Amino acid sequence: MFALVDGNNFYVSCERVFRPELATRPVIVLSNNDGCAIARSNEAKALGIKMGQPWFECRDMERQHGLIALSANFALYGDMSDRMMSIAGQYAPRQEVYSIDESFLSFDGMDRLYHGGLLATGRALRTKVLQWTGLPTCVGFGPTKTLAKLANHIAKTAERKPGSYPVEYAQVFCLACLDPMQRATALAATDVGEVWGVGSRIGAKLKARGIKTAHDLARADAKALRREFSVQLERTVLELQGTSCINLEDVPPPKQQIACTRSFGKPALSLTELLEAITEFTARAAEKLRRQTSGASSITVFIRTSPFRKDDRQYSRAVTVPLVCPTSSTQPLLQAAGAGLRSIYLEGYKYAGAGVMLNDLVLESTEQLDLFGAESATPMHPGTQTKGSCHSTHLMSAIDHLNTRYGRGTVVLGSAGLGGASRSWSMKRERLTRQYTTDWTQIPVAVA
DNA sequence: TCTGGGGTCCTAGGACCC
DNA sequence: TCTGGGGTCCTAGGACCC
Repeated sequence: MFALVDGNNFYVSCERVFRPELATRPVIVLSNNDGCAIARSNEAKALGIKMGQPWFECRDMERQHGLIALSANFALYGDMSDRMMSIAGQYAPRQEVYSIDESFLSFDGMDRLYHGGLLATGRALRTKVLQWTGLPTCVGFGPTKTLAKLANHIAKTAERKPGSYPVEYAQVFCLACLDPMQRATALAATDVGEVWGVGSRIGAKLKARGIKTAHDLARADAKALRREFSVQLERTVLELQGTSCINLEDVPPPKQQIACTRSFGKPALSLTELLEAITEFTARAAEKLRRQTSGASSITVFIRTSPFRKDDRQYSRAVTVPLVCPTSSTQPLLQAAGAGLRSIYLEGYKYAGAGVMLNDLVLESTEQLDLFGAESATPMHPGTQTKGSCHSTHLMSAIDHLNTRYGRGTVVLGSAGLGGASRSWSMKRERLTRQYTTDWTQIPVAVA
């Protein structure tokens, strides 16, 4: 038996914990450059604001409907998430943290033990998370991860849209606890597009074939759908039928790729501006890389104009630069990224976004850590997986430590040819200043 | 004119998730 | 004026090999 615990409107709920006066207002949280809505309160959803909707499109609702738009504070959300996860994790032997606001719990072999008590367990969990963190959650139980997700969806929807499902399904709901008739009714009331693994494209194709609800999909021929679509959809059907195909991953596998990319608040024209952005992205990505003690074998840099500005000349290009040997050190990554950027940069375009990706990650074994900063790396021989750290891990861990303690950007490495320039490329702070006029203590302070 | 069959590796692109 | 930022897996097709 699985449970899925999910924070309701997570980013908005985090903000409301510290600003209770927003409790009944329509609230959205905006992406990096206040570009679009990435979280919406129920009231904002009721106004018709869509996920990912550009801010300029819903801006007039500030006046008309008292909509509150907040700039995202990801450090806060990460912290709240940690607290929520650790409380939820106390209710089951195993937990998989699936995203910032969701975790799967596994009640392996406890099906009989818990059958009557599942709902009680879910309610206790929900109450404790609410009491200790202030975050509202919904809990869904099912014999597979896909069914637990579906149960969670029903729990959320039953609460938010009265009449969509029986009221007693709200907040904490167990698909496994229903009789077959009730279960069929619940699945038949659920759009096929709500099933985990069915997105908009496949959802539309399924509907064209008469598979319109979760119930239809559960009764479909898994093998036929595999031929027509993919093995993934076959797995989804089997999971809906109660056959577990997707395991709980309680130890997250190391990332295969680490990216740091952004859209710009204002278009960037010059190579210098792009270098500043790429330098920051590379430093951030390298930090993530060191956190999972991996090294990257190559780095990809991309720059692009805005696909939304049809009148502008479009340009989008990426380049992948191999590293001499896998490394997690910022300096060689910066050099490679800078060289890559110079090779693809063309003058005369309005660049709207850029990013770096670290590829072909290899795990760094501790014995090979180069603690004294000497360039004593063992060279990477073709065909072998041995690797060494090319640059000073000592220096890098010192920088990471300072940045963790005193705030991001306290210590930065200059990129090749930039002479350590570190003016922020982001326009965010100016906009924050405008948004938080009511409470100046809320304005994040940039560390020099 | 006619032009095997099977295997691997790599990459690009599509689909999905939050 | 202004349009997120991460990730995953799978598949198809090309290159190459014997």
